[in-house]
Parts: sequence; structure tokens; C-alpha cells
Amino acid sequence: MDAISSLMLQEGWRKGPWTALEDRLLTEYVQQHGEGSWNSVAKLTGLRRSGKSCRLRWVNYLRPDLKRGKITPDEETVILQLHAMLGNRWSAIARCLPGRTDNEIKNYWRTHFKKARPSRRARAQLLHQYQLQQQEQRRQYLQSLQLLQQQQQQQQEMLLQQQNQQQLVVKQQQLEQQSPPESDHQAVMAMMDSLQSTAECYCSPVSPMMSVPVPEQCCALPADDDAMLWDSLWRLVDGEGCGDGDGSSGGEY
DNA sequence: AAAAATTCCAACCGCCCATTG
DNA sequence: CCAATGGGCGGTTGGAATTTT
Repeated sequence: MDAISSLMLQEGWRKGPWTALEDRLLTEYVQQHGEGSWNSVAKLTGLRRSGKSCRLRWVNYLRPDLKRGKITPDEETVILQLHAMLGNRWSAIARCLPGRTDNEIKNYWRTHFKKARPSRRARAQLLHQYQLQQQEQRRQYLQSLQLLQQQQQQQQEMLLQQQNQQQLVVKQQQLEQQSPPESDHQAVMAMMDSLQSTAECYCSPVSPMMSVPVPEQCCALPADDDAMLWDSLWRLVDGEGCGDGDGSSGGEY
């Protein structure tokens, strides 16, 4: 409690819910003197309320032109459109909705549209959807990986076959030329080396696909504590959202 | 049926700006 | 020019009512 508030209480200022009598005194004051000069309400009526408190009570509750009851779908549309344009400028939005107060609109927005942590049931549903999505992504990934490996294997086999055939042709040509046994042996060894290096190249354990993290590593999430999951989910959602207009609010949205 | 969670809303708080003396 | 005051505004709180578990 700040110094002014404690001083007000010491001097007998009332706080909290208004009584019917206080409402009547305030209404009579406004009828006689009009709106404004709120600090003189206490002096003239004997009401033990601060000027600020009187103004708030009048503006948000006692004003005769206030519209009671729930916000209508039409009003909701106006609120959404204006908030998209103006951001959290509740008083400006309220001026476009006769009979509604900035406080009312602010409360309505916070209750219905503010991005908040969803209910337990909603969280469970979202988590279930997320898990199903992850399973399907993992399945598709493994399937494509398998297909790619099969293709690579086939290519490798075809290449080896081609090279073997070439090797046989060359050897036949060399035999026909009746070259000396030493050089023949060297040529065969060289060809063997060449084949070996080609095969190694294709069977290399560091193929590009293998550098991609496996799904199990990608999807490693804490089993019990879903806080991190929700944090990242809301961050994802935030990233897709349209932002907050003027961005003037202090960390709430 | 009861406890826990969530929604709703009146009221307050603190900051800012305009006015006044 | 400057401090005091009044009024307006957006953010936050507290508790009753309602809904969910």
C-alpha cells in the first residue's frame, strides 16, 4: 500500500464495493453539479470516497446512458475491428460503442480474446493432436529414408556391374596384345584399386542423408513436464499471429 | 457431491498529461 | 518556469459466480 492510500484510510476514506447509499449520494451530486470536479464530491456530499473512485463509479456503473447486458455479436465485431486498428486503446474503442465503457470492453477482450494458457481439457486435446502429427511426420520421414537407401543401393550395384564389364573388356584386349606378365598384373591391380575406391565412395558411412538428425533425436521431449512443449507451441502460434497493433502493452500479450 | 479451475467484472493502482496558480 | 492538482487511461487485482474434473 502506498503512502497516499494509507493516508486516505487513516483519514477515514472508504475503499472496496460501493453501497446503495453511496451510489445515491453520488448520483444526486452529479444531477446537481454535473460531471467533473470529482474531488469536491467528498466535501459536498460527505461521501468518504476519493475523487478518482467517484469518477470511476459514475463512469463505469452509474451513468444513466450505460447499456446493460452482454456484448452483442455486432458489438463484438466492432471491438475486434477497432482493436486490430487501434490496439489496447480501450477508451477510443469505447467511444465507438455507445453505452459501453472502456473497462467493460477491456474486460471483455481479456476474457474472450486474450491469448492465454488454454484450459486443461484444451491443452490435452492440443497435446494429443501434436503427438499424432509428430508420429505421422516420423513415419513419413522413415519411409522416404528407406526409399532413398534402396535407390542408392540399386545405383551402386548397377555401377559396379558396368565397371566389371569394362574391366573384362580391357583385360581381353590386353591379352590379345600379349603383353608381359608383370605389367598385366600391375594393370589388373590398378583396376582393382580403382574399383575399390569407387565402391568406398558409394558405401561411405558419411553420406549426406546420414547427417540429418534422426526423428527420435528431433522429437525428444520431457515425458512429464510439458511446460517446454507449451512454451514452444505458444511461441509458434505467436510467430504466426498478427501482432498487437501499437505494441504499447507491457508484456501481457 | 465436492474440490479445483476458470470466468467475469467491479474496483483499485500507477503513470501520464493538461491545466492552473 | 515550475510545482501542485485534477482527470484520463491502461494494467492489475480480488472475490463471487460458474464450470469442469
